[in-house]
Amino acid sequence: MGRQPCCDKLVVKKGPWTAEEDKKLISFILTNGHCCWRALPKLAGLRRCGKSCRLRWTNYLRPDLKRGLLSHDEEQLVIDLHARLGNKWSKIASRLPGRTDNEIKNHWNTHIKKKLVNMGIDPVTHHPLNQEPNNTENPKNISSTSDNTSKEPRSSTTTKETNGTTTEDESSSTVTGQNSSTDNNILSNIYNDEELFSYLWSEETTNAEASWSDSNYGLSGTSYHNDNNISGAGSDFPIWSPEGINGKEWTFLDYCQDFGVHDFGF
DNA sequence: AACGAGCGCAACCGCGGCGAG
DNA sequence: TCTCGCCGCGGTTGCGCTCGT
Repeated sequence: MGRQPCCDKLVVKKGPWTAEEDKKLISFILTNGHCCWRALPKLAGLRRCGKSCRLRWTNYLRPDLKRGLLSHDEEQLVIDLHARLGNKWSKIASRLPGRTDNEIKNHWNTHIKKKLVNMGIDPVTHHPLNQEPNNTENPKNISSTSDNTSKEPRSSTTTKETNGTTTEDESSSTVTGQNSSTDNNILSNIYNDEELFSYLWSEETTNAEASWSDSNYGLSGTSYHNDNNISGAGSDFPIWSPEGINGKEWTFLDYCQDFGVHDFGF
């Protein structure tokens, strides 16, 4: 007996989401939470597959998402985590608050991969491309700060831009202490191998996860601060839909205003 | 100015894990 | 213990934008 399709493929809409659909989804989730993705589209009045709704929400609509390119430090962390975890994008993403697995995966495939290859590093094994993996060493060795005895280029040094745009020398300190943001405090801590491993495998959720595990999705102030100001919009709110809606830059606040701030708990 | 190639990102697809019954 | 169904993950696709010619 075959498994039932998750949705009626003849009825559900596919393709890019419209602003109207976004509004419905956000409004519903902020009001009711997402108890069951399968049932959500019907309840929210959407002609979408529940899976599609979940994807749209987690990858794009969640207000705690950072928008824009990954910072240099985030990129470093992604490389380091990838060396240890492989293509476990969700696990990697869980260590970068405000970033999604899809976003990290895309960034890896489009930017970091090429960068590593240009540096002569195999993006899969994190070994030099012209050098066979000489033993069954733990991939930890590749990027760990404490393993400086290794003669191999460490992955943490590989993201140094060859085009000269990034000149900081990370040969020994990687990202430690380069700025005072909270993220970097975390980074500097976890670049110690022991701490990193306990950090990686700890059961505790990240701030982001904790923020949005609550079905009510209360909008705490700190959840919306865009510390890195990556968006460049000059707002404390993350970019809401930078390119998605008629090419207009919308902040989350704009969006809230558009269909009722009270809906968002302001 | 027009066109084509390349790139980046949002979205889809299919599978595996896991919990409930 | 087994089956069923939902959720989440990783891989892939396709569209729109940008840049070079």
